[in-house]
Amino acid sequence: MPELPEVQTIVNTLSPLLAKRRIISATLARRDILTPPIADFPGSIVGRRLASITRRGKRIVFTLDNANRFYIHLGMSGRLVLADPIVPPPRHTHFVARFDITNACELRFTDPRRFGGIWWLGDDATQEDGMGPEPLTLRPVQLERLLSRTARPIKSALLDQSLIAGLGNIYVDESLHAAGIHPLIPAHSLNMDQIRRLNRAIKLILRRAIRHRGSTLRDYRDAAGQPGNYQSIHRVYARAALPCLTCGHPIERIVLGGRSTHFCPNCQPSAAS
DNA sequence: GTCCATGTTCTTTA
DNA sequence: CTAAAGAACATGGA
Repeated sequence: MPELPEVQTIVNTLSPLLAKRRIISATLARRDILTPPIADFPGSIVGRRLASITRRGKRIVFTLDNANRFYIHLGMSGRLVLADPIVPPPRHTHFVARFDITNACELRFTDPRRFGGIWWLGDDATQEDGMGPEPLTLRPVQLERLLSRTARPIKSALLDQSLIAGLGNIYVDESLHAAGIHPLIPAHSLNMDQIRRLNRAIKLILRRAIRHRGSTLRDYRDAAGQPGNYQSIHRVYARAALPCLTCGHPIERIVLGGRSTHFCPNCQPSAAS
Protein backbone atom coordinates (compact mmCIF):
# COMPACT_ATOMS: atom_id res chain seq x y z
CA MET A 1 0.00 0.00 0.00
CA PRO A 2 0.94 3.53 -0.40
CA GLU A 3 3.06 4.93 2.38
CA LEU A 4 4.02 8.55 2.90
CA PRO A 5 5.99 9.02 -0.36
CA GLU A 6 3.25 7.51 -2.51
CA VAL A 7 0.54 9.55 -0.81
CA GLN A 8 2.64 12.71 -1.10
CA THR A 9 3.15 12.05 -4.82
CA ILE A 10 -0.61 11.82 -5.34
CA VAL A 11 -1.28 14.97 -3.32
CA ASN A 12 1.43 16.89 -5.21
CA THR A 13 -0.32 16.08 -8.48
CA LEU A 14 -3.92 16.59 -7.36
CA SER A 15 -3.49 19.78 -5.38
CA PRO A 16 -2.57 22.20 -8.20
CA LEU A 17 -5.30 20.74 -10.43
CA LEU A 18 -8.17 20.47 -7.97
CA ALA A 19 -7.62 22.96 -5.15
CA LYS A 20 -10.08 25.87 -5.43
CA ARG A 21 -12.17 23.91 -7.92
CA ARG A 22 -15.85 23.25 -7.42
CA ILE A 23 -17.19 19.70 -7.11
CA ILE A 24 -19.97 19.40 -9.68
CA SER A 25 -20.89 15.75 -9.18
CA ALA A 26 -20.08 12.85 -6.90
CA THR A 27 -21.04 9.18 -6.91
CA LEU A 28 -20.55 6.75 -4.05
CA ALA A 29 -20.90 3.33 -5.63
CA ARG A 30 -20.81 1.44 -2.35
CA ARG A 31 -21.75 2.82 1.00
CA ASP A 32 -19.64 0.44 3.09
CA ILE A 33 -16.40 2.27 2.25
CA LEU A 34 -17.65 5.38 4.08
CA THR A 35 -17.00 5.89 7.80
CA PRO A 36 -19.10 6.98 9.58
CA PRO A 37 -21.91 6.10 7.16
CA ILE A 38 -23.35 9.63 6.93
CA ALA A 39 -26.68 9.85 5.14
CA ASP A 40 -25.77 11.82 2.01
CA PHE A 41 -22.04 12.06 1.39
CA PRO A 42 -22.33 13.14 -2.27
CA GLY A 43 -24.92 15.74 -1.29
CA SER A 44 -22.55 17.02 1.40
CA ILE A 45 -19.76 17.77 -1.05
CA VAL A 46 -21.39 18.59 -4.40
CA GLY A 47 -21.58 22.34 -5.01
CA ARG A 48 -18.69 23.07 -2.64
CA ARG A 49 -15.25 24.22 -3.59
CA LEU A 50 -12.20 22.25 -2.46
CA ALA A 51 -10.20 24.60 -0.27
CA SER A 52 -7.21 22.25 -0.20
CA ILE A 53 -5.88 18.73 -0.65
CA THR A 54 -3.18 17.84 1.84
CA ARG A 55 -1.44 14.82 3.33
CA ARG A 56 -1.43 13.74 6.97
CA GLY A 57 0.40 10.48 7.57
CA LYS A 58 -0.93 8.17 4.88
CA ARG A 59 -4.21 10.07 4.60
CA ILE A 60 -5.26 12.33 1.73
CA VAL A 61 -7.24 15.12 3.38
CA PHE A 62 -9.86 17.10 1.44
CA THR A 63 -10.96 20.37 3.02
CA LEU A 64 -14.08 22.03 1.62
CA ASP A 65 -14.82 25.75 1.50
CA ASN A 66 -17.34 25.31 4.34
CA ALA A 67 -14.63 23.79 6.61
CA ASN A 68 -15.98 20.27 6.32
CA ARG A 69 -13.23 17.71 5.80
CA PHE A 70 -12.94 14.13 4.73
CA TYR A 71 -9.99 11.92 3.97
CA ILE A 72 -9.24 9.00 1.72
CA HIS A 73 -6.95 6.21 2.94
CA LEU A 74 -5.71 3.92 0.19
CA GLY A 75 -5.30 0.82 2.35
CA MET A 76 -3.22 -1.81 0.56
CA SER A 77 -4.61 -1.70 -2.97
CA GLY A 78 -6.30 1.69 -3.27
CA ARG A 79 -5.75 4.07 -6.17
CA LEU A 80 -6.79 7.67 -6.60
CA VAL A 81 -6.56 8.52 -10.28
CA LEU A 82 -7.67 11.33 -12.57
CA ALA A 83 -9.06 9.79 -15.74
CA ASP A 84 -10.98 10.68 -18.88
CA PRO A 85 -14.69 9.98 -18.22
CA ILE A 86 -14.90 8.53 -21.75
CA VAL A 87 -12.75 5.62 -20.56
CA PRO A 88 -14.87 3.17 -18.53
CA PRO A 89 -13.75 3.06 -14.87
CA PRO A 90 -11.98 -0.13 -13.74
CA ARG A 91 -13.61 -2.74 -11.51
CA HIS A 92 -13.83 -1.85 -7.82
CA THR A 93 -14.21 1.87 -8.46
CA HIS A 94 -16.16 2.96 -5.39
CA PHE A 95 -16.18 6.74 -5.62
CA VAL A 96 -16.08 9.22 -8.51
CA ALA A 97 -16.10 13.02 -8.43
CA ARG A 98 -16.11 15.65 -11.17
CA PHE A 99 -14.91 19.22 -10.96
CA ASP A 100 -15.42 22.47 -12.84
CA ILE A 101 -12.19 22.07 -14.74
CA THR A 102 -11.85 22.56 -18.47
CA ASN A 103 -9.88 19.43 -19.34
CA ALA A 104 -12.29 16.54 -19.10
CA CYS A 105 -11.22 14.29 -16.26
CA GLU A 106 -12.78 12.81 -13.16
CA LEU A 107 -11.30 11.69 -9.86
CA ARG A 108 -11.73 7.97 -9.20
CA PHE A 109 -11.13 6.00 -6.01
CA THR A 110 -10.57 2.34 -6.86
CA ASP A 111 -9.75 -0.29 -4.24
CA PRO A 112 -10.20 -4.05 -4.88
CA ARG A 113 -9.33 -5.19 -1.34
CA ARG A 114 -11.28 -2.41 0.33
CA PHE A 115 -8.87 -1.97 3.22
CA GLY A 116 -9.00 1.67 2.25
CA GLY A 117 -11.98 3.98 2.26
CA ILE A 118 -13.37 7.44 2.87
CA TRP A 119 -13.62 8.93 6.36
CA TRP A 120 -15.88 11.93 6.99
CA LEU A 121 -14.46 14.32 9.58
CA GLY A 122 -17.04 17.12 9.60
CA ASP A 123 -16.01 20.67 10.45
CA ASP A 124 -14.39 20.11 13.85
CA ALA A 125 -10.75 21.00 13.25
CA THR A 126 -9.84 20.65 16.91
CA GLN A 127 -10.28 16.89 17.21
CA GLU A 128 -7.16 14.78 17.74
CA ASP A 129 -6.31 12.54 14.78
CA GLY A 130 -4.54 9.93 16.90
CA MET A 131 -1.35 10.05 14.86
CA GLY A 132 2.18 10.90 15.91
CA PRO A 133 4.31 13.65 14.38
CA GLU A 134 5.27 13.87 10.71
CA PRO A 135 8.66 12.20 10.11
CA LEU A 136 9.87 14.80 7.59
CA THR A 137 9.94 17.50 10.25
CA LEU A 138 10.79 15.33 13.26
CA ARG A 139 13.64 16.46 15.53
CA PRO A 140 16.02 13.90 17.10
CA VAL A 141 14.95 14.87 20.64
CA GLN A 142 11.31 14.23 19.72
CA LEU A 143 12.19 10.85 18.24
CA GLU A 144 14.20 10.00 21.34
CA ARG A 145 11.19 10.86 23.49
CA LEU A 146 8.84 8.71 21.43
CA LEU A 147 11.14 5.70 21.36
CA SER A 148 12.12 5.86 25.03
CA ARG A 149 8.59 4.89 26.05
CA THR A 150 8.54 1.43 24.51
CA ALA A 151 10.53 -1.78 24.61
CA ARG A 152 9.04 -3.06 21.35
CA PRO A 153 11.39 -3.84 18.48
CA ILE A 154 12.35 -0.60 16.72
CA LYS A 155 10.71 -1.82 13.52
CA SER A 156 7.33 -2.32 15.23
CA ALA A 157 7.59 1.08 16.91
CA LEU A 158 8.27 2.84 13.59
CA LEU A 159 5.27 1.14 11.99
CA ASP A 160 2.98 2.40 14.77
CA GLN A 161 1.09 5.37 13.30
CA SER A 162 0.26 6.66 16.77
CA LEU A 163 3.98 7.12 17.39
CA ILE A 164 5.08 8.44 13.96
CA ALA A 165 2.74 9.09 11.03
CA GLY A 166 3.33 7.86 7.50
CA LEU A 167 5.96 5.12 7.63
CA GLY A 168 5.07 1.65 6.34
CA ASN A 169 6.78 -1.66 5.77
CA ILE A 170 8.98 -0.64 2.83
CA TYR A 171 10.36 2.60 4.19
CA VAL A 172 10.92 1.30 7.72
CA ASP A 173 13.09 -1.51 6.35
CA GLU A 174 14.94 0.88 4.04
CA SER A 175 15.44 3.49 6.77
CA LEU A 176 16.73 0.98 9.34
CA HIS A 177 19.22 -0.33 6.79
CA ALA A 178 20.38 3.18 5.89
CA ALA A 179 20.83 3.89 9.60
CA GLY A 180 22.62 0.58 10.28
CA ILE A 181 20.12 -0.44 12.95
CA HIS A 182 18.85 -4.00 13.46
CA PRO A 183 15.03 -4.19 13.31
CA LEU A 184 14.75 -6.25 16.50
CA ILE A 185 16.60 -3.85 18.80
CA PRO A 186 14.23 -2.62 21.55
CA ALA A 187 13.19 0.94 20.69
CA HIS A 188 14.10 2.34 24.10
CA SER A 189 17.60 0.90 24.00
CA LEU A 190 18.80 2.93 21.01
CA ASN A 191 21.47 5.41 22.01
CA MET A 192 21.38 9.06 20.96
CA ASP A 193 23.86 8.48 18.18
CA GLN A 194 21.67 5.77 16.69
CA ILE A 195 18.58 7.95 17.04
CA ARG A 196 20.25 10.81 15.17
CA ARG A 197 21.30 8.39 12.44
CA LEU A 198 17.81 6.94 12.25
CA ASN A 199 16.17 10.38 12.11
CA ARG A 200 18.50 11.40 9.28
CA ALA A 201 17.99 8.11 7.44
CA ILE A 202 14.19 8.33 7.59
CA LYS A 203 14.19 11.82 6.08
CA LEU A 204 16.76 10.90 3.44
CA ILE A 205 14.86 7.77 2.38
CA LEU A 206 11.45 9.47 2.33
CA ARG A 207 12.70 12.48 0.35
CA ARG A 208 14.49 10.24 -2.12
CA ALA A 209 11.36 8.09 -2.50
CA ILE A 210 9.19 11.16 -3.10
CA ARG A 211 11.67 12.34 -5.75
CA HIS A 212 11.24 8.94 -7.46
CA ARG A 213 7.45 9.18 -7.20
CA GLY A 214 7.14 6.31 -4.71
CA SER A 215 7.43 2.52 -4.97
CA THR A 216 5.15 0.32 -7.04
CA LEU A 217 5.15 -3.30 -5.91
CA ARG A 218 1.89 -4.19 -7.59
CA ASP A 219 -1.05 -1.88 -7.02
CA TYR A 220 0.26 1.60 -6.43
CA ARG A 221 -0.27 4.19 -9.17
CA ASP A 222 0.07 7.95 -9.01
CA ALA A 223 -2.82 10.30 -9.80
CA ALA A 224 -2.05 10.02 -13.51
CA GLY A 225 -2.17 6.21 -13.33
CA GLN A 226 1.62 5.83 -13.61
CA PRO A 227 3.72 3.52 -11.39
CA GLY A 228 6.50 4.86 -9.16
CA ASN A 229 10.21 4.23 -9.73
CA TYR A 230 11.70 3.84 -6.28
CA GLN A 231 11.18 0.05 -6.11
CA SER A 232 14.12 -0.38 -8.49
CA ILE A 233 16.51 1.12 -5.96
CA HIS A 234 15.31 -0.57 -2.77
CA ARG A 235 18.37 -1.77 -0.91
CA VAL A 236 16.78 -4.39 1.34
CA TYR A 237 13.01 -4.53 0.82
CA ALA A 238 11.98 -7.69 -1.09
CA ARG A 239 15.67 -8.59 -1.62
CA ALA A 240 15.85 -11.64 0.67
CA ALA A 241 18.96 -13.78 0.01
CA LEU A 242 20.30 -11.26 -2.50
CA PRO A 243 23.64 -9.64 -1.72
CA CYS A 244 23.52 -6.45 0.33
CA LEU A 245 24.21 -3.55 -2.00
CA THR A 246 26.48 -2.06 0.63
CA CYS A 247 28.57 -5.03 1.81
CA GLY A 248 27.55 -8.10 -0.20
CA HIS A 249 26.28 -10.12 2.76
CA PRO A 250 23.01 -11.92 1.92
CA ILE A 251 19.91 -9.97 2.96
CA GLU A 252 17.90 -11.79 5.62
CA ARG A 253 14.12 -11.99 5.79
CA ILE A 254 12.26 -12.56 9.05
CA VAL A 255 8.63 -12.11 10.06
CA LEU A 256 8.06 -9.46 12.72
CA GLY A 257 4.59 -8.57 13.89
CA GLY A 258 3.23 -10.45 10.92
CA ARG A 259 5.18 -8.31 8.44
CA SER A 260 8.04 -9.29 6.16
CA THR A 261 11.19 -7.69 7.49
CA HIS A 262 14.39 -7.38 5.46
CA PHE A 263 17.80 -6.43 6.78
CA CYS A 264 21.52 -6.97 6.36
CA PRO A 265 22.93 -8.78 9.43
CA ASN A 266 26.34 -7.28 8.67
CA CYS A 267 25.34 -3.62 8.17
CA GLN A 268 22.69 -3.84 10.91
CA PRO A 269 24.27 -5.66 13.87
CA SER A 270 21.91 -6.85 16.59
CA ALA A 271 24.21 -5.75 19.40
CA ALA A 272 24.33 -2.03 20.10
CA SER A 273 27.21 -0.47 18.20
C1' DG B 1 -4.64 -25.70 -4.48
C1' DT B 2 -0.60 -22.58 -1.98
C1' DC B 3 1.66 -18.34 -0.46
C1' DC B 4 2.18 -13.57 -0.56
C1' DA B 5 1.02 -8.53 -0.67
C1' DT B 6 2.75 -0.89 0.37
C1' DG B 7 -2.45 -1.46 6.31
C1' DT B 8 -5.24 -1.27 10.35
C1' DT B 9 -7.74 -3.19 14.09
C1' DC B 10 -9.39 -6.54 17.02
C1' DT B 11 -8.65 -10.83 19.76
C1' DT B 12 -5.86 -14.12 21.92
C1' DT B 13 -1.89 -15.48 24.36
C1' DA B 14 1.86 -14.92 27.59
C1' DC C 1 -1.54 -4.09 33.53
C1' DT C 2 1.64 -4.68 29.11
C1' DA C 3 3.12 -6.44 24.90
C1' DA C 4 3.60 -9.72 21.36
C1' DA C 5 1.51 -12.93 18.32
C1' DG C 6 -2.22 -14.13 15.49
C1' DA C 7 -6.26 -13.46 12.99
C1' DA C 8 -9.32 -10.89 10.44
C1' DC C 9 -10.73 -7.95 6.69
C1' DA C 10 -10.98 -8.97 0.71
C1' DT C 11 -8.93 -9.51 -3.70
C1' DG C 12 -5.77 -11.03 -6.99
C1' DG C 13 -1.20 -12.35 -8.83
C1' DA C 14 2.62 -15.69 -8.99
